[in-house]
Amino acid sequence: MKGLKKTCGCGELRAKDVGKEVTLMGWAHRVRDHGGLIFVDVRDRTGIVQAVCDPQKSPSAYEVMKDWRSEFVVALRGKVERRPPGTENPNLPTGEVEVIVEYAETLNPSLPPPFPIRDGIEVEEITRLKYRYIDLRRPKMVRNTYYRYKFTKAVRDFMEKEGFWEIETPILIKSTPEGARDFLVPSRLVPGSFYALPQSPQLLKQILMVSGVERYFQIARCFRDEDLRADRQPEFTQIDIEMSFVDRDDVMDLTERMLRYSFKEAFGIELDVPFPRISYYEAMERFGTDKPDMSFDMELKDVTDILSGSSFRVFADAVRDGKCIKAIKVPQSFTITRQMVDRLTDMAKEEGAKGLAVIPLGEEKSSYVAKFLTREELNNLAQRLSAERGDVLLLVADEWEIACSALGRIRLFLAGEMALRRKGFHLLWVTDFPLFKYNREEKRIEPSHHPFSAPLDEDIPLLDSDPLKVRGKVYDVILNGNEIGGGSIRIHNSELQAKVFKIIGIDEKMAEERFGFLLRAFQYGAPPHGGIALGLDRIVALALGEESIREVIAFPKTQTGSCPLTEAPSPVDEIQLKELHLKIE
RNA sequence: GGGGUCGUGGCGCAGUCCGGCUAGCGCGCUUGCCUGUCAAGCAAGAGGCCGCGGGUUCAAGUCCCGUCGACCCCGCCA
Repeated sequence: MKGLKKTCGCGELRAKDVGKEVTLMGWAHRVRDHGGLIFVDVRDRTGIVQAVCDPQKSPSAYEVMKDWRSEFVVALRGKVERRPPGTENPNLPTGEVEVIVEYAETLNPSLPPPFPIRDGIEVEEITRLKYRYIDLRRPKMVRNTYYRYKFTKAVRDFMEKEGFWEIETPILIKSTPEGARDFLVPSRLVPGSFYALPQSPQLLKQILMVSGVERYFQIARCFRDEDLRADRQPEFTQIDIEMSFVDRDDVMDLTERMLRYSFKEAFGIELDVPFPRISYYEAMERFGTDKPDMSFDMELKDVTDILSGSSFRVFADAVRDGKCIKAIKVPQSFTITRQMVDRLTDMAKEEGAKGLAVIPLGEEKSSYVAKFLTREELNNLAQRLSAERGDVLLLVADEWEIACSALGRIRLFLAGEMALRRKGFHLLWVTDFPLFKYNREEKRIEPSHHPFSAPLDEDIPLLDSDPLKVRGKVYDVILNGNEIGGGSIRIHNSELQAKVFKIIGIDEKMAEERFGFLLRAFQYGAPPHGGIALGLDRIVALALGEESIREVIAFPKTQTGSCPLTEAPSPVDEIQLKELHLKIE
């Protein structure tokens, strides 16, 4: 490319550029050779523009261009001209103009691409990942890559303005057995010892608070060795934030403004702030989940009181055993078939419910359940759910959490079936999570968030009497039913921390082994602090309307954690293992 | 660890239920023709371990067993 300099992006040319002499460099997107006249769509990350070569006017350029094939890397110089009337292409942003080629050069040939570089094609994901460099040339992937960068940049700009410092924390850290499974890295210098890759910079950012940083953030890579999903990769990126001398409202307010700014800046999307805030209890009561999808209604109602004296055994027994009865209404516009009832019942059972009661209002005789209910009970139910003749009520009688989540699951499913979801970005905070949960299998109390989250002040007395009732200064931020972030105010008082450790079965010795460095730090003047971590991949995927975070990660891994492009993971040399003092079974 | 869907030229698919001649279609690819196309057109052509291994059978893309891989989900993800 002797002396040639690219002067503009292919997709940038418009009618106003007519008359300009330009040099384009990019990929031959499509070549249409008419024997005497060649059209080449030249593509780069800005888009596509049509170049035309007339052999009569530029015979030497013609000789070069007639050999061009898909994805050849090309350079050409020429004049931007308005297309002849009737040949404009309204499907192309550059469709009013074309470049009349005067000089052409092949910078590099290319094999035919394994799949077309076009949106809307269906190619096996493994093929896309194996040839990810080809896949990333597709317009949608160019867009996703760009917007992810814009979003990250906006976050950094915002945090800078708010007085936060971006600080890197180590990737090789100490393994702590809580939470997810760690990725381990063997130490060569200390035989038999291992580093872990961070599941999040949690402990280090708290230590930065002790060190007086006051306002920290990081676009942090995190690692969890757990099974993958559409929204879960073994390595993913968090917007990690920690602040000193703040309470919950400060963190939530900061987060709202950060999201509002960055969504506007990167995606042009306006978010309304503040986001609604509801407690965990209210979320479960009304939506049957701790991450409610607020893009549609169909709320759960408690009907325990109405059916407490029911002659239907299941209901009566449930109430007698201190359980509760929840209900949702399915409007008559949606027909529930026998098959549908079976599917819904299976869902309820998967959430631990014994069954699902179906009451078609107006057709009580056909319902096994409704036959047992009095006119008054039916009327009260209809009133509580604002239901009319023709609507169908679905009820679950069980322990509070099971009844709620069973109907919560059904609510989500029906929203899909009935196409209830409204467009837009529906955000909310869920707060006041229980600080602990009971693990039935292991018969022990564990932290529901992490062991450093502080309890609500008014619940501190419950730590001794009824720890499972203690609520934490914990908050999750939810976008259209997806958890996109969560955080808490941390414990900065050693006595309180010791008490919490005790409840979750961590004695002094274990605490010292696992978190000794943090506890020691806390003895040297730890400020009150709290923070939040947001899932960058999920946020960008949701903002761009992608189903999977793999669509917004340049080089993601398959469901078995492998990379078809580089073929990681792979076996290593015997010598490498030996140096690391490892033997493979 | 479990459930579901899938695997056939480079890509996307049909054929598999109900075994039977030369495995078919669209796109792409190669060659030729073609001066206003933009999913260019026309003509000719090349290209297949039907994921892999084993079995049943006169005969397997098709039936059986095993195995590998992809995607979705449950478990798991403080």
